[in-house]
Amino acid sequence: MEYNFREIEQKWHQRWVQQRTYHVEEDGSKEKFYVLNMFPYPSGAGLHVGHPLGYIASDIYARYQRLRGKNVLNPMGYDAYGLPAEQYAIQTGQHPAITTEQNINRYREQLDKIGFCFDWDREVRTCDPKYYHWTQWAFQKMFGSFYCNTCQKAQPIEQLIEHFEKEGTANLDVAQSEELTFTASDWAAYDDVKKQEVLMNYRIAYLGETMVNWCPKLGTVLANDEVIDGVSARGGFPVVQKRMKQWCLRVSAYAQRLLDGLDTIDWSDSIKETQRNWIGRSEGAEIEFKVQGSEKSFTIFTTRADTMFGVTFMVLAPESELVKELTTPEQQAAVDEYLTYVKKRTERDRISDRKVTGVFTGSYAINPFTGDANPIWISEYVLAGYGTGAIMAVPAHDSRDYAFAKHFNLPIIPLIEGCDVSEESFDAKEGIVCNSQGKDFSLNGLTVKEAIAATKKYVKEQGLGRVKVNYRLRDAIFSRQRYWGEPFPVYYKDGMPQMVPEECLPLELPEIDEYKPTETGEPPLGRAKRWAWDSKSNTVVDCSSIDNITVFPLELNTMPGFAGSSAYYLRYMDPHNDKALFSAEADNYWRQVDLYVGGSEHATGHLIYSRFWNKFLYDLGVSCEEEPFRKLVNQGMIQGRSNFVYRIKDTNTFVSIEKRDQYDTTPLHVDVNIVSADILDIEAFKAWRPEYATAEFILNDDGQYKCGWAVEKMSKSMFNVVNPDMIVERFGADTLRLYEMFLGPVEQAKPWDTNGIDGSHRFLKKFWNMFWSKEDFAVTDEEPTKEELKSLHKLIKKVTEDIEVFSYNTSIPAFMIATNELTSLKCNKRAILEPMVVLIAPFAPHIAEELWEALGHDTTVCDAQWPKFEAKYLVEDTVKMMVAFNGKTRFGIDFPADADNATIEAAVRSHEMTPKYLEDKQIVKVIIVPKRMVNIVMK
RNA sequence: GCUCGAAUGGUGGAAUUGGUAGACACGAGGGACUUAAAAUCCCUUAGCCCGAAACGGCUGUACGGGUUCGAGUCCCGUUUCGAGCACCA
Repeated sequence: MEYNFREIEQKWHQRWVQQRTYHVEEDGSKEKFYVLNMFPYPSGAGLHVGHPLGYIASDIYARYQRLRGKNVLNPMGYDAYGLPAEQYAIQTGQHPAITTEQNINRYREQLDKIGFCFDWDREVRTCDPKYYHWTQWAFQKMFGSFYCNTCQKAQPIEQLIEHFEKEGTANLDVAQSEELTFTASDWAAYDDVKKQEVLMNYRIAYLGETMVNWCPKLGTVLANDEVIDGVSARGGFPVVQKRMKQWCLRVSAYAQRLLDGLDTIDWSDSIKETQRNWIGRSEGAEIEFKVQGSEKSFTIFTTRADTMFGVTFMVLAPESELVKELTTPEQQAAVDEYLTYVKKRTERDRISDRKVTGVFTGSYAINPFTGDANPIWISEYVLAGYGTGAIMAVPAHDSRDYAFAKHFNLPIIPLIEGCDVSEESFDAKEGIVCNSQGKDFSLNGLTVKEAIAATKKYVKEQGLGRVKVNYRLRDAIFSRQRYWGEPFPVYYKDGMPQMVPEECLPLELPEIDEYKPTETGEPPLGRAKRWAWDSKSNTVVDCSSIDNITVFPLELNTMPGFAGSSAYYLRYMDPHNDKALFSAEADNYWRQVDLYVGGSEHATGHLIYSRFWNKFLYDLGVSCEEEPFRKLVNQGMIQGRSNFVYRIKDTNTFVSIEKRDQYDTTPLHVDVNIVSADILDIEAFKAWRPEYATAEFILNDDGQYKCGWAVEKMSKSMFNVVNPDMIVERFGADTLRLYEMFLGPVEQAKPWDTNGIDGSHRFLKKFWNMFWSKEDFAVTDEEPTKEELKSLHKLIKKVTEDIEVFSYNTSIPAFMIATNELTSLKCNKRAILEPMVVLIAPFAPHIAEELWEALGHDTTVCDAQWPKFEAKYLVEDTVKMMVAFNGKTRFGIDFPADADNATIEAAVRSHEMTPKYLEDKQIVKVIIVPKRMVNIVMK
């Protein structure tokens, strides 16, 4: 019988659905394993061959773990909120829910063809109210919490109120937006609104007036990770800084734990490094500088406390509050002019031209180490959001300060012995310190490292400041001015946000008639007619009934994309629970994701936010693991392989690549789907576009049209998108799966090249033919030979080890080799072939099922047992070893596998290739290097 | 600029983690079967040299050094490419 993949794949797909083969329940008698893919945003373009790469890799792992007897959770769902559906809605008026639903159905259809072992009973969609109920719930919990630095944990806000009632802000060490100071009696005297305002300073989800990335073109704010090079990540539109009141999440409170947690998880170095960079921890000191001739003082942050003697001026960020206080009347006009200039500059301007700009405030600051007065400047190179928004400038040892000093002609004092600062600053933290002699304190002669430590100690002892750790990680802006997102369960009373009662969740997204912002510039939800909260009846009511007594306006912003994706992996554990995000039992069983597979583009977004979110739930005692993803594998992008035709300029004649140089041609992208092995299907080409219907061709000498090619991003506009459906149609899902894995290491980016797929398909046919001879199922119960067993056990060993380390691209050759060996041995014995079916089941599940059934099993191959290899079959009778004399001459001798040194030495001596002179010399030692080599060292 | 990672035939990529470099596949070339095509199968395929032949020799893993009996693998330096951060003090 021939290998009819279409029939086989259809049959088994149906059977898996009917028998609910991949349905999974908690089962205390079995060890669990949780495999997860980053759930997709269902875009209108459907899947291309790059998308399933990670899904296939994790599917293989999931199936393997199941065959090892584990209870495997491998769910799938959709990140259903997103900008494309909303923009489509703005253009066409079609509700984004409809667009999203259509796209989901298309995705599902495509996914189903590839034979994944997803438990679809656990599917989640972020736009489903039953799902976002728990997104809203978590938000409310964050609103009701603050972060205690002493216990390094989120705590209920009530505890903070209690503290305020007892002692105000005394003895308080908590995460906060700005440092407030008040007493217990102050607190008691505050009215309700004031108290709410104060608490907002501490909540983990808080309404904060901060500088945000505003994208006018998209009409919304963006998080830091959504802005790349000063433009929006989606669309590439300019982004400006704007002060706005927005919901924020106090992610920064978790900076240290997010950093420390990286050491406990099994992620790639590169992604850990990316996260470390993003968190940006730097240890330094805050040092106080007094303003000359005034009671005022301010604090700067530095990591180079050792350079205190090299300070020649101070710089404030233009947005700093100190600017107002420190500007002298004489300088007022100049400062105002400068501030106007800075305001006009966008984020992008700042990045693209790094001009040295600044203005003198007129004030001077006293260096606490030297007593010198240093002029205080303002410059945009100092950032308001980092440290204290003020720096001490050490031009000799900081390139930015150096550029500033040169430009404005300020003094430069070198502090490292032998360093040359005539052309550029000496930034390296190395060398011996000099020129650093104070009244009662000297750093001269110390190394930079020693000097930093000594200065910190001195600063602390003298009360000049304190040792401080700063992080680059900022709080996440959590509001979006969009329609297609989770609504906030928040209404406003006296301008202060109030939470919709927990038992009233979910608060469902209202219908609106248009999806644009309102004429007055409010977010789209401003158009909703029914979008007010009646706090008496606890229901959503008509906006027209808003009064000041019981009915209040609801929040018009919605949550950003990362809200729904931050805890979805937890929801899969218990997706239908309507009492809680998940039950404690489900969480205790599944705990955390054991293997998470997805793209590295989420390194500073989703993978930070969900770690934060999970840690918060952990603090609450809701989640039992602090880190959500134990092991992370980043699959590489599959790039497209574009094809080109060459049109002779100003004609409709196309010339084949070999003859292209004889003409003046323009390369044009051509649809890769009408090109096969770089040979153009001319008829299909003529039919492709009307303008090519009359095209003429100059062919190769062999009468074919050969196209050029290049590796580019897979995209519609390059006509290089390869659709998995087409591959499945032509070769079958099993071939696609095998080929995608064979293409190269999962983690690596690589171009898609359909040309090589025949090899994988041929292998499956060969595999099939081991079982079938013409029309007969030819498997016998004969005893296998040693050679056959060796072939099998080599394969078991290799495949098992490869899967464990996720290196499938090398186990597929192992299958090919074993199949070739066994075919040439004409082996059709059950004892060999049956385990091989199990081994291949994770990779090519359909063919495995079909053969498993043909072998007479009435259960699916998914419930088989993973074969174990036995070392005895792998031991060679003889081992070929290379013999070297003092590392020079070499030849090979076959030794018995268990030969000892004496035997080997004797064999070497008596060997005909052993040099004659050896007999006169004494062998000092015989080194046997594992498996490979005998090394003779002589006197 | 800082931090991390990579570099192996015409191509994708192997190499038991320091032990015969180039597995396996694609592509290419040759052959068998066939009227022909498709399908299938076999041989060659890093470069160079010697030879009637060989399981013969030399060179070779971006470049230059080093450690080692032995280096694609470890160390130092250089070049190129990729990724992340970037006026973060």
